[in-house]
Amino acid sequence: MFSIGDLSRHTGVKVPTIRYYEQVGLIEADERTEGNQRRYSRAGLERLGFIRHARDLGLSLDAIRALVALDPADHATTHAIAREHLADIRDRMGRLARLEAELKRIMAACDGSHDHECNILEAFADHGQCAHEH
Amino acid sequence: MFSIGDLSRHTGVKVPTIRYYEQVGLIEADERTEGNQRRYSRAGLERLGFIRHARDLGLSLDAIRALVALDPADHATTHAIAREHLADIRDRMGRLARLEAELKRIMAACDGSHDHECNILEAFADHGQCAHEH
DNA sequence: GTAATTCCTCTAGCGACTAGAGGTTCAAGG
DNA sequence: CCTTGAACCTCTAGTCGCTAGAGGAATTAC
Repeated sequence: MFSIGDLSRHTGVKVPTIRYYEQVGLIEADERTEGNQRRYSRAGLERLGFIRHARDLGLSLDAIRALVALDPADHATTHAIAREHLADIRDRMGRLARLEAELKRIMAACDGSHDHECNILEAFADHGQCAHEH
Repeated sequence: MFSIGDLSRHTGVKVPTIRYYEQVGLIEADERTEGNQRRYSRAGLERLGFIRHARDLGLSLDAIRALVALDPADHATTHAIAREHLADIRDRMGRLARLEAELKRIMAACDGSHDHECNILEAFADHGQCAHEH
């Protein structure tokens, strides 16, 4: 049996976060001691490891909830969740790339001379110069 | 003079969001009508446009606050903020790229057959298989 | 003059935690 | 057995950037 601190050390998830996960119904302590402290089995430890890893991959707690509730033989749904997340990641990468391009353009707009207002500020304000749609 | 709705239509920032920006000290109405409704000048409209654009670029309200409080001649600080944000964007892109690579690896781990547990679930749980550091 | 629309303030909620107060239990050493 | 100190407990509130809704007042168009 592991204490909440043991779980934290093993998985790298902070103690208050573990309690938060319990609160939102992602994990449960297998037992409590006489004095009301949480005790976890190895399965509990592994479940938290799974959650940690999925979080690191950027999955929402909702998506993780769906994943842990899944029938392990349900390949279709598992794939669907993973595919959806992959699409989401690609979407975010695309948007970041556009942001990067525009920020570079904006920064190039300032020649660094000191006798006028900085074009960066102007460029930030000027929607019309902007290449991508808002 | 523009009403809050006019500002919203011109900038694409929703009305409650404009009020929120006022609450956190980013903008102010130039006047109020007899009946307590906000009225904005053209300068107010432009300020909101600036904020909108900066938000679209992913800057935090804190960063925007710093930007609008800036001396327009202060090129150094303006550049510093923009550079910092650019670095942040690149950092996020890098992390997303690693996530993408690992998700693809995980998805490849499942051959799609129906007579065992899905390797995707196992791969999610198995920290050891994971290429990048958590 | 009335009806539709817009506006007002205020409070509470979202996700995923984090921080702190104030108190209790556990494990180890003497 | 007893004390100490670390780890634990619950509870509340704060973070960011909004968004939603209640309940009511002002403005605008016809």
